[in-house]
Amino acid sequence: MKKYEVISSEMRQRIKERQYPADQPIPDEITLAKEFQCSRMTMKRGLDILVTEGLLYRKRGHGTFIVKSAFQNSRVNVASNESLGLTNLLKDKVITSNVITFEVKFPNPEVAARLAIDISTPVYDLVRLRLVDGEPYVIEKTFMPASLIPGLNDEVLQGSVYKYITHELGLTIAGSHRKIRACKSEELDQKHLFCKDDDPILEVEQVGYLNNGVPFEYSFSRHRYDKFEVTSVHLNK
Amino acid sequence: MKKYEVISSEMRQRIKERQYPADQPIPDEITLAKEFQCSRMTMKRGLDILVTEGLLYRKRGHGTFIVKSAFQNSRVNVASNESLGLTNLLKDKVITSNVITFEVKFPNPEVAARLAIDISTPVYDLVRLRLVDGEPYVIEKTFMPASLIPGLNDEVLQGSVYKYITHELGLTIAGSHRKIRACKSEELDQKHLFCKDDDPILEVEQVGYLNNGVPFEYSFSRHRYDKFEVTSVHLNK
DNA sequence: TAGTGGTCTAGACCACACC
DNA sequence: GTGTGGTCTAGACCACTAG
Repeated sequence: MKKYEVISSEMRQRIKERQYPADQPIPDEITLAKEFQCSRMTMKRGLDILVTEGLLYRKRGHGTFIVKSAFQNSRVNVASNESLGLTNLLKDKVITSNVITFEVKFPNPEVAARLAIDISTPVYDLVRLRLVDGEPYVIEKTFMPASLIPGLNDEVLQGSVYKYITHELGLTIAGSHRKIRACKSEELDQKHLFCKDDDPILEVEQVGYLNNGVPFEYSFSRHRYDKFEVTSVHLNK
Repeated sequence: MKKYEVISSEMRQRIKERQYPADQPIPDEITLAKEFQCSRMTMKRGLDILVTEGLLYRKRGHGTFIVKSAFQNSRVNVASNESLGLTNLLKDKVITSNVITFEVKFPNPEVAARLAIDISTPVYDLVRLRLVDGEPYVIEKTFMPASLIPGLNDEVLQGSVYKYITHELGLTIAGSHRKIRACKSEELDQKHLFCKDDDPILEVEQVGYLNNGVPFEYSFSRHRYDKFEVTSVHLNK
């Protein structure tokens, strides 16, 4: 484990356990660096992580302080909870999938553009209903370049495609661009999510990227409005 | 201007202008450090910014590469576009505000908890209709500790509260926690946003924090479903 | 003036990928 | 082995805050 990760973990633990008074600065970087037997740069890097997580803030010429109410609610580490894929989001629940459609076809120009491929490059066109503890949760419409994700089959689709991509194919997912919007429910939503005509839908449009910058999925996730919300942390600059 | 900012700006410009072949790694960090007459650490820090922006990616043992389709659409710098406040989001539009209600009152327990204050600490309770180029756009319900934002008046409310907080009060906004959801429209929405009974609403619940960790606003922004979507960039780890 | 965090340096060794 | 990025060091100077 990297030294700066050891430092951030240890310091996170100390803050959680109230080992530092909340109304005073924590020890300065040089003192902490001595204690952790590292350079000041490495100490700073460890603390940077906690600043990004919203646990600490710094005042130049003054010191480093614990954020008020850092642990008052359970929203700590929200940033790191923002993982890709439903399976990652709900680790203690049982996720199952009903495959509604699963085809290989040529993409339309819109899909091709999002995936940065030609319209003559075949894509998977996949619609799944995801259930959490047996309850309908979200409809996912997904397009993926077929050549990028070889061997996708029904067995994989019952489980986690992300796990297949990362564990079986050895690819690394870098991140995604998302658009979140509200829209009216359609017939497919009403049928599978058991929602009414006038129930809204929370739709997340997403392009997922591998760590080589190649888009690997273009998807629309349609959620019941009363069962889902997106949580995010925004930091200026 | 800091050296690593100069470096990231210059490199961003070069990538935009296609000065480096898209299918090859850019020069290695040591070479670039020599060219910019800086240490490798500083060079790396400058490039880190472009990696975060999604313009570059690195492969250990291989090199640093330009992300495919980094500039194919206009979604570059989305991360930095994610600014707080409507006025920042739409710089070339005319934003006006109709103040629907503006009171000072004691917060209910929920609001007090979000703002990390006592229920005996007065808050502004503010509802505004924001118009873009004269067209109804969003209803914002906002709670702010009155003592934190002194001098809030009708003139300020016509314009940008964020500008008032940062420019007039000299406070620094660090970031926010957001929840995004779809919900059904209410009477207030229908009246001011001119939406129908069965039109969905995109609601953004937000707690805004100053750079000292103090929450300064708790707000609900209710958007017409056909006029707004939230865009975000997610990076793993 | 003393103490803090912000930046920057000039090196070092390591992990990984390609040859 | 060679070259790349990832980490880490032991210092240095600067900017800001407080007494």
